Amino acid sequence: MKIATYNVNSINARLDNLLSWLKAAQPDIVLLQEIKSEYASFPFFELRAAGYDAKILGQKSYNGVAILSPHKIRVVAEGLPGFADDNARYLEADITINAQEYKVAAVYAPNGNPPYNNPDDTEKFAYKLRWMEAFYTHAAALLQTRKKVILGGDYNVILTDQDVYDPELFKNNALFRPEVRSRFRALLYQGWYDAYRLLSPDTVAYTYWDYAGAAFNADLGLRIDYLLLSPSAADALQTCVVDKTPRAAEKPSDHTALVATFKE
DNA sequence: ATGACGGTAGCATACCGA
Repeated sequence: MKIATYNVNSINARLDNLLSWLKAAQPDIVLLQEIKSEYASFPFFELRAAGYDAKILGQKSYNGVAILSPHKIRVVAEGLPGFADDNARYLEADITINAQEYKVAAVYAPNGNPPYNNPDDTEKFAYKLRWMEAFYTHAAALLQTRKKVILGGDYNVILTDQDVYDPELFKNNALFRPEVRSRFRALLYQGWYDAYRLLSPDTVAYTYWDYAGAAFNADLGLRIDYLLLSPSAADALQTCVVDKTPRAAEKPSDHTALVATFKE
């Protein structure tokens, strides 16, 4: 079973890029973030033609998450349970592949930085922390199911100094602040496994590079996209790699795909 | 320290992002 998480930064702006990548990579499940599309403008037809069914939690202009698969997608949660949210950031589904059931979620955590025109505004950061608390609570309930659970997405968290090209530059950034890193670490202590780090403890690898300048070519990036695995999913993990193909292609997202495979 | 760059809404420029 092959699963990927990919922040596409608009599904419609990224459609050719995404379809090319799907054809080449042939994942069984794709967890998408920032589709920036509501239901009526989502490219269901084009994805169906490429062999993928889609379930979405859409929103106009901002945010939005989706799950793609050639297999039947049974949605079990639209939005983070127990957290009233104006933003479309969480979609959870059950998918059975070769008689093995997987519980998966597409996750788009808040950025948390203040607006450029109001650097003293702490509202977005407070919202990020509240969202992470609610995510922690729901994650605990998911672990109790003892199922193979894969929570993939853009968590907007730089976990360690190893996960950013210049830690000093980001020390006051909402993605790197101690409160945010400790809340993400709490998920690991709760019992979740960071699929990439599980198999590559010492490798520097990024999943996001700013559009500006030579960030991608100079590899000035951040690791902020993760596949979090429940213990039984971690047991079955075979590979986890950053696929830089879509980021290197024409008209890319600023993120790239993180891909994992599991034995059946 | 600042901005670059890109997407959406919608038609000039504001907002969002990480």
